[in-house]
Amino acid sequence: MEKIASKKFSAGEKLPSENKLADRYGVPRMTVRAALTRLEERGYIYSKQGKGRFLKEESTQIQLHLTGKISFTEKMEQAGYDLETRLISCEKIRYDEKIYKSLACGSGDSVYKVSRSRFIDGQPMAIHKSFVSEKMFPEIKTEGPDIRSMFAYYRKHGHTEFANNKTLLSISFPTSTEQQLLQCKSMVPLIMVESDCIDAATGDVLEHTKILYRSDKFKYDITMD
Amino acid sequence: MEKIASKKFSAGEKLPSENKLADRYGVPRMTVRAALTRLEERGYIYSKQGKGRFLKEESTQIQLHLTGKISFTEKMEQAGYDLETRLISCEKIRYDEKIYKSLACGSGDSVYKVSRSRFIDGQPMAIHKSFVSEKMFPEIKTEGPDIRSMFAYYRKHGHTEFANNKTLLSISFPTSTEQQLLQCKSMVPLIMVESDCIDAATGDVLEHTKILYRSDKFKYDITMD
DNA sequence: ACACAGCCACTTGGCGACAAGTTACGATGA
DNA sequence: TCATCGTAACTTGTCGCCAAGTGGCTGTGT
Repeated sequence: MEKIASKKFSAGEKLPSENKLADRYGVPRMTVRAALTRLEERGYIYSKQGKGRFLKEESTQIQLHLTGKISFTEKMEQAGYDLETRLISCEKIRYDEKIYKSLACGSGDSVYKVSRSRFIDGQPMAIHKSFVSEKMFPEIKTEGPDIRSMFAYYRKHGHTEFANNKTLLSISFPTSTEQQLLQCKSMVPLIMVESDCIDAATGDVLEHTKILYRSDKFKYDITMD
Repeated sequence: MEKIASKKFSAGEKLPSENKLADRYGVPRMTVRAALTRLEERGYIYSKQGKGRFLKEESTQIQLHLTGKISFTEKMEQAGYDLETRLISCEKIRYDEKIYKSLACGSGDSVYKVSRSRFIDGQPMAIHKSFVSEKMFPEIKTEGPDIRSMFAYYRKHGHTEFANNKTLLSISFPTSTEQQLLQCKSMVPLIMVESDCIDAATGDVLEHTKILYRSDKFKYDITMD
């Protein structure tokens, strides 16, 4: 059943119809439909009623070095990609134990989420969420919507050297809003990288970040040296 | 539609029936079925005809530090997990450009794949594939099936200090055989970590490894320091 | 000979009815 | 009173028909 997937229809377009595949492999059409639906949800094909199913052109994966020494912006520009960042929102979040603990905040403090999406060559590739406490940056509520680069914002407030502490990587699937933002289907896994950015000089936690990468667009270099 | 997922039925058992959910949310049964099927393929629920759908008990994620300094075996035993390794196969592979290049082999050389599965507390968690050239280890064909630990095997052949070069991380979905080996459903993403293990003293490439982790069972610590 | 319109064969999308499996409850008989 | 069998009311699984959309082919009129 799933063998249909890898059967080198590597051409850019056109698939046999559901009935053809059903006859060819001797399985009911529903089975073929289910398999094709899975392929569509993973983003490999798309379908048009009345016309047929077509393979999407394969997108090349961008190799990304997962180190916190330089910002995402600098990484991509060093690699020669056309990067664009758009602000999605800047709003106060509800209490979240893990985030508040990372930022050394109590339940009485306010924490703001600055969300932005990263576009490479016009395609959305990642969502970057920065959690910042009002305690550390009192003007975040008003300044947040104008932030272009978090690192630049921190430098403006007197922080010069940055470091990352514990960095965790896990896999999730996109919510419906994340599907819209990343223009991907529901079964495209996302790689979530969670980390705290600290001021290397004082040790203060500046932000807690959650970055969601489209797993089909990136390959991660996690070389340890 | 997908909101059904997170709707805190966090109890260990029992979901409303398809018809109930369809009436409740005012959508056709097929839509509910599609959503539930996705949940089943992701491994969150299971269904029994005539009985109903049930939530699986949530499995805790194991935190794994992705450094190549110590072996997977040592990592897990240090963390206090009951680890068991079973050999799956040891066989010669067809020519693969990337693997052969990593091992500094030409198309005339033979390369063997040593596959083993890792069990933690009796549950399969990862598949470990080691690619070894006959050029480097002439006895691999006969000794391969008896290997318990690759590192121990390399030490036996005079290699004492190990290092990793470029380590790449990417996401894939399990093939049908991988689904069987890992006892997981088709939509559970796998994390593939690819790396070369080299002799730190001589610089020789000992093996090229591909490790497939169940992404729902692990959380990865990729802290850089 | 050419243009246009309608029909038909093909595609995917969707819905409804029925099949299969399980459980609970009640009727019936000893 | 208790056991057993049958039926009915659920559950999920499956199949097939029909609707909707597209494109090509053919017939007909100018």
